[in-house]
Amino acid sequence: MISILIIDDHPLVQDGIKTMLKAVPSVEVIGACKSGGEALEFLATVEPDVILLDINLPDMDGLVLCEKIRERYAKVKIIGLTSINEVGMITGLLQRGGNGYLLKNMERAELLQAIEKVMAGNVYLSEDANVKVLEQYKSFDEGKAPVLTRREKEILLSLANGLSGPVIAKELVLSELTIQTHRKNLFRKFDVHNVQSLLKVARDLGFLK
Amino acid sequence: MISILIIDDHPLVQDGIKTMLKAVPSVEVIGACKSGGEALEFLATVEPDVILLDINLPDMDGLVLCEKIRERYAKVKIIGLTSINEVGMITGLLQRGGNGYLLKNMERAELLQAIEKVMAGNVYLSEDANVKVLEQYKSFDEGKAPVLTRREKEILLSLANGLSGPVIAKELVLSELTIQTHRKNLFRKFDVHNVQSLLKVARDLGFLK
DNA sequence: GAAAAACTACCGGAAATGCGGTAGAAGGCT
DNA sequence: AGCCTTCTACCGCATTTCCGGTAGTTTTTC
Repeated sequence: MISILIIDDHPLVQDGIKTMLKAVPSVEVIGACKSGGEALEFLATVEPDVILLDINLPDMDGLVLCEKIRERYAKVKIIGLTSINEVGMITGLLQRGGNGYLLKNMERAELLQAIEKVMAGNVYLSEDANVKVLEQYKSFDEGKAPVLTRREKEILLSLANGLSGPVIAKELVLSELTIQTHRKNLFRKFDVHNVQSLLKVARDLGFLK
Repeated sequence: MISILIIDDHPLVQDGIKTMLKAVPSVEVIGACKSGGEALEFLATVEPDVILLDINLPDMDGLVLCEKIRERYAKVKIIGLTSINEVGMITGLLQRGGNGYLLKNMERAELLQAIEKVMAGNVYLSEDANVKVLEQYKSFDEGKAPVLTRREKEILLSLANGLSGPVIAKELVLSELTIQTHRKNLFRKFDVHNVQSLLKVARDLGFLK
């Protein structure tokens, strides 16, 4: 019996996966969490064989959560879940101990295949994801998605909404110099040299819209 | 008995919705289609009471499909579904005969409420969607889509690709001062005061990607 | 062929961004 | 307690953007 934990804040996705797996006798969904915090709590009591992990969680970066889980539970298999426009996250996930990757438009058969494959110790990448990973490597040097802090995400979003440094400083009640520092750090993490490029790359990697 | 048709290319979402509605005796899912073409075929044989329509379909623009369905079947209620909280989609859907709007991170209760509401002849908008609609109306009142010249479009695109003024000047073999003038004119036309805002507004109005 | 629009280029000055650092305080994790 | 990360804030300096004009030369349009 293979035990599964779902981590996804969409009830729709939770229900969908449960339904897909209900008819399979060798697989059992033992839990479903809506946030990273909830998931870590759950894992403290029961350790599943496979985790289906949504990359976009409300309280925590999915990549960070993956890293944390991998540190603490070496044996568990982690399969990332995401929609097509966030495929830039794939390399990031694999670098942080992910065992596979599924797009949310998957078929039931593909889900089962992925579970089988990671349980056998292999990495599973969905067809579509595979293609995109290659494109990604081609178009971006190293094409890896960095981990952003809470503040950095906040400021990235403000920049995407067209706000300038001084305006953001006023809104967040911070020194303009502080905003400049965060902006600089964002530049470094994304390897860009102006805000436009920052927004373009962040968008391409799935951090925006 | 209220009959439902699901139009969504994600099996996950189809299964999720079916599960959510399975326990409700007054509602029945009579079909699930993965594309616009399939949906139109289905509708030629059976007409449901409510259609749950994903805006992002593989073969057809969800808005166009909504329009088509509304033309042919005046009585059916159409509820839009989308994962991205995209500006423009909501008003676009309502203008094309949509009766409501749900985000895919909805709870079961919200889905039921939406179905009830549209069946009673009302429009249902999810909380989050509601806020966005208001924002939308505000920004539309202030500025409508301007007409751009060839050069302006070219430079807008370069800016969206992250290029700075001097770089664009070199690429187009023009004076940097000329680029500045075009950029200034773009600012005026879109009523913005920096490149980030320019790109955001241009994107929202459909000039980019 | 004339008028209108678009494209090009300039000036001067204020404001913001970008670049390379440093550094203390606060909070989390082990 | 000690380490690490994050958040905050600063300095100096160069570059770029932004704002308000003006203006000559094409190209398009009527």
